[in-house]
Amino acid sequence: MVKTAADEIVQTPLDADTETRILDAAHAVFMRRGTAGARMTEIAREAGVNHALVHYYFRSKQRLADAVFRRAIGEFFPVMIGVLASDAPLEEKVRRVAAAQIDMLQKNRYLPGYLLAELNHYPERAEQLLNSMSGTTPANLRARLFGTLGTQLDEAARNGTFRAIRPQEFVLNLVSMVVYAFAARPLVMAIMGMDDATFTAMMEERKATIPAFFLAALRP
Amino acid sequence: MVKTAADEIVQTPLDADTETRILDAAHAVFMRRGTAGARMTEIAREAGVNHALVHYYFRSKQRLADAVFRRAIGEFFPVMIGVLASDAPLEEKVRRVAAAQIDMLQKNRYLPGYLLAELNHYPERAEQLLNSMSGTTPANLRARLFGTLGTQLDEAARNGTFRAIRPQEFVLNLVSMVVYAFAARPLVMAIMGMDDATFTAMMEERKATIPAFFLAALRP
DNA sequence: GGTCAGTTTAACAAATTAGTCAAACAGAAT
DNA sequence: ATTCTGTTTGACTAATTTGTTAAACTGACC
Repeated sequence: MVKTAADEIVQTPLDADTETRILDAAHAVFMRRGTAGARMTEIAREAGVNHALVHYYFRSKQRLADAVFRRAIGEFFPVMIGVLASDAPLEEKVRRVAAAQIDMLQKNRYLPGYLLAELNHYPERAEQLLNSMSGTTPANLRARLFGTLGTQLDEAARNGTFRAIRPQEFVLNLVSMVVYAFAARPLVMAIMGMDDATFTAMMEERKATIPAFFLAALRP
Repeated sequence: MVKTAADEIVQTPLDADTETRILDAAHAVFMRRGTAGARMTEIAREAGVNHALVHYYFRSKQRLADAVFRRAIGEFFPVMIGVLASDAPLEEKVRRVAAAQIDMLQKNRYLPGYLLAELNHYPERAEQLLNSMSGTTPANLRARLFGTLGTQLDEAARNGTFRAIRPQEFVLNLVSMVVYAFAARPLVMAIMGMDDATFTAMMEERKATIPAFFLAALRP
C-alpha cells in the first residue's frame, strides 16, 4: 500500500501518524517531480490514503508544497551555516562542510535538484527562504555566514597563511564543488558512464579531494 | 501581441517564420516554468498565435518539449566540449571554458536551472542527451572530453608543472564553479543581497577569478 | 476571377486534476 | 449502549488543460 511501484522505496510505516505519513509522501513526490509535476493523488497513493485526506490535513496543494519546501530548507542549510559560523579554524571548516554536506546529500539525492528547480520556477521563494531560515533576518544571516569567516580570512591573508579571498567567493566556490555534482547527478552519471554505486563512491572520495583541492588553491 | 505581460521581454519579431516564433516562445516558457509547469496556451500567447496553431506545428506538448530540450542541449555543451577537446594548453582551456561558458550563461540565465530540473525530473533523458550531443556515441564523447585532456594532465604531472588530477575531477570541479552560481542564481542573489546588475558584475569578475583559483589549486 | 495548398482560427471534446462534502467509521467518554 | 469528536472514504463538482476539427482565410498560380 505504501509501496506504489516496483522500484519504489517503502517509506514511512503504515502505523505512523497519518499527517506525518502524508507529509513524508509529499516530500518524496515533490522531490522527484517538482511542485508543478507532483499530483495530489500520487501523494495520497504513496501515503496509502484517500486523496481527500490529503486535503483534510493540508487544505491545498500550495500549502503542502510550502510545508515540503520549508522542510527541505531545514535539511539543506543549518549544518553548513553552523559550521561556517563557528570558531573552527579555516581548514577544519572546509573539511567539515564538505563531509557533512556530502553525507547529507548522499541520503537526499533529490534535494539539490528540487531546491534549485523550485527557486528557478518561483524565485520569490528565495526571500521566504531567507526569512524562514534559522528565524533570523537576512542581514543577520549574512553576518553569521560571512562575518566570522571574513575575519578569519583577513587575518590569514595578513599572516600569509592563506591567499586573499572574499568570504562570498570562498563559500560560493566551496558550495559549488560540493553541491553541483548532486544537482547534475543524472548528467554526471551519464557522461562519466557511472552507475549508482560508482557515483556514491566518487562522492565519498570527494569528501577528501574537494577540501584538498580547495585548500591547495588558497596556498599563498 | 508578442509582449504578453508588463515585465515580459519582447522576443521574436511578429513577421518571423511562425514555426520559429512558436519554438522561441516555447523555449522561453519552458525555461522559466519547466516542462510540467509550462502551458501550451501560455506559449501560444507569448508567440502571439492561437493555441491550436502550436499543436498544428508541433502536434503535442511532449514533442514541443523535446524540441526545446534538444535546443537547450545545443546551447549548453558544444562550446565547452570543443574547447576541452582542443589542443590548447591547459591554462588556456581553463580560461576559455570559464569565459565562454559564463558569457553564454549571462545570456541564458534560465538554462542551467532548466536543464538540471529536467534531468532530475526525467533522468532517462540523460541518455537521450548523450546520444543527441554532437551526433557521436557516448564512448566517443567521453574520449573527446577526457582523452586529450587526460594526456595533457598526465604529462603536466610528470613534468611537475601541475599537480596530478584525473580529467573527470578536473572537468567536474571547473564546471561546478562556473555553472553552479547560475543554477542557484535566485538563492545566491538573496543570500548575498544582490540585484541583477550586481550578480552580472560578479559573474564578469569570475571569468578571471575562477581560472585563477582553479589554476592555483593545481600548482605543484 | 477561380482554385488550390498551406495557414490560421473559433469552437468543441476529452481527460486530468484540485478541491468539496455528506455520510460512514472508530475509539473515547459518559 | 449511546453519544460525541475527530478521522476517513466515495462520490461529486469545477476548473484547467491538452488535443481535435471543420471552416475561414491568404497568397500564389493559372
